[in-house]
Formats: sequence, structure tokens, C-alpha cells
Amino acid sequence: MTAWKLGKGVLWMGNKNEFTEQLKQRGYKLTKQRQAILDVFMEMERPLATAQHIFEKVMEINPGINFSTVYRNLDMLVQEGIVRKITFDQGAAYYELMGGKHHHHLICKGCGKIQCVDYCPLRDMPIKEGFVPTDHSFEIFGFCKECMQTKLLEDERRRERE
Amino acid sequence: MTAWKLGKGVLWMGNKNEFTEQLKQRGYKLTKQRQAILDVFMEMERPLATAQHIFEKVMEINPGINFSTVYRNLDMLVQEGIVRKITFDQGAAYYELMGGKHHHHLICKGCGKIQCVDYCPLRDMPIKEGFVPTDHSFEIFGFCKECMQTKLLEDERRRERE
DNA sequence: ATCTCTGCAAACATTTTGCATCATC
DNA sequence: GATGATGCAAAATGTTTGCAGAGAT
Repeated sequence: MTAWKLGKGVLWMGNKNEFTEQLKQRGYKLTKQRQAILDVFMEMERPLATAQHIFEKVMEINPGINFSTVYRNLDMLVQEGIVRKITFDQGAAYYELMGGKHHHHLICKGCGKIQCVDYCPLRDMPIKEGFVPTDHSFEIFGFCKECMQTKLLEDERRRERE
Repeated sequence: MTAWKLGKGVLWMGNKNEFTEQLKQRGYKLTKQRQAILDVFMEMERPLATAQHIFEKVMEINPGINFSTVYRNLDMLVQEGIVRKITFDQGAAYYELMGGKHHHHLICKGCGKIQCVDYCPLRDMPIKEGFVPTDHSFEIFGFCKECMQTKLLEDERRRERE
């Protein structure tokens, strides 16, 4: 059982059985590969992970698993609404457990740290007549407190040198 | 000279000379390839285009141009703040002229039509203490008025059949 | 026993790179 | 003429696919 904190509340909470039951009921077989992938999601230290990262972690639990199996299962989990897929740079896609509260991310360009934010822009956006939104992306890039301080110091030093 | 409309205002307006002057001043050479790429951006019928799409259009003006030249120049234009790069699906990245007003997009999953929206979530989002935002993505997917009607009709028909 | 899932290898799509040549300034 | 840009070909990256055999129900 894992829980990520968001401000004063809890961002999500879930246990593996919940998901495995869901999958079984929908006619999916419970292979050790799938269990290992779910295990990795349950024990993730960051909210977002790439397929590569998930693959590496799964290898620790189930060595010999193939990359395509990871991809196929990630697709399946997205399809079943258990996992969300996010792409913000043109590189690899990121995956995260959907469970719990809808949220977005602050991504630090300095250290790569990812924080979750409760705020969702869709509730404040004026409705465009006739358009019915189904999904949306909202990711904020910038510098966290620590990296901003580092950056300001660097900028200052550079200015002194010139 | 091109202008895209946004509600009652104009989304952006620009002319090629403006950009070519900018590039010249920053020490870039004005090759025919670069001019062709800018021409394509000026005459784009949609706000967003993939590198592939831009390449095809540039080929009409300057046949023989190479794909890497297009990529290198798109990178350069992004670097120089003339073009914005957007990625929302894990496929190809999209590019658009930055000129004018900051905006986001409504993307129809039915017909692929892209509308621009004035609203920016960053102005309503509660500030996370210490985090300094520099960039952000905000793209809304859904169905435009026409596609939603089509979809509703299809859903109804399906329900009747069952 | 059935039918899905997996591993493997190969294909695919998009983007990046090194290097010799070419064009702009 | 110097410097930076281009074309070409090849590689790198991330993801998808077909198929034969293995494994879950």
C-alpha cells in the first residue's frame, strides 16, 4: 500500500489486490509479468516513470521479462484506466497510476524532481461553445526552490565575471 | 502577412521580414531553405504542423531540401523564440509560430481540427511556494460541436441496436 | 484444452549526428 | 575567403508488430 502526499491531503491510495481483481474480472490473465509491473507501480518513489525505468525496476523482480511485454501491458493498463500516460518532451512517455485524485505536475528543470498539484485548469477555463473536453494535459516546468537559489547564484557569479 | 482569429481578437500577426531581420541581426545566414521554412509558417492553414508536414510544404517551394535541414532549422527557430514546439502524443512533435498572443489549443479527436484559446491556466493557478514556472503545456482534447453531434447520433444508433 | 500472453527479432517512426561540400556574408 | 549551413547517409531513440511457443484459467 502506497500513498503520495499532496499538500494537506493524500493524492492517491491503492493496493495491488484492488487492481488485480479489476483485471481478473475483465478477463485478463494474471501473469507474473503483470504482477511485477503492478508491484513496481505500487513501490514507485516518484509519481512519473518512463517505460525504460519501469522495465529496469521490473527486471529486478522478474529478470528475463521483455520490453515488449512491458509496453503491451502499459498500453493495456492505460486502456483499462488504471494507468495514465503523459508526454511532455518528445522523448519517452511517462506513466503513472491513476488511482485517487486527479492532479497535475510541477517539473523542476534543474533536478528533475516532480511535485503534484491539486489545481486543475479545466474548472476555471471559460467554456468554448460547443466543444466538449474529454482529456487534457497540463504540466508546469520551472525551478524548484533549491534549484532556483542555485541558478540565481550562478547568474550572479556570471555577471561578476563579465 | 497572416493572421489567425481568436474570439474577438487577433491571435497573432506577423510578416516574414520581421523574422528574417531578427535572424540576420543575430548572426544567422539567410539561406533559401530558411526563407522557404518561414514562408511555410506564414502560409499555414492550421496553427500546428509536424516536421513532416512542414517538410512536405517546403518541398513545394524548395524541392531538394533535406529533412535534417528542416529539423535543424526548427530547432534553431525554437531556440530563437520564433517557433514553439508542442508534444502531446508520443508521435511527432508539432510546431507553431510564437508571434503574437500566448495561447493554448482545443484539439478535436474527431476531425483533428485545432482551435486556439486565449485562456492561460497559469494566471489562476495558486502559486506553489518556492517553485518558479518557466514553461507550461496546456492542451485540451475533446470533440468539437460537429463531431460531438455525430458521436451522439452514433451512440444512440448503437444503443438502439442492442 | 483453450486461448491469451510472452519472448524474440525485426520493423517502424521520429529525430539526431558526422562529415564533406556548398553558399552566404 | 571565412564561417556557418546544407545534403547525405548512417545511427540513435522510443515504440510497435508478427509469430511460434509457453503459461494461466
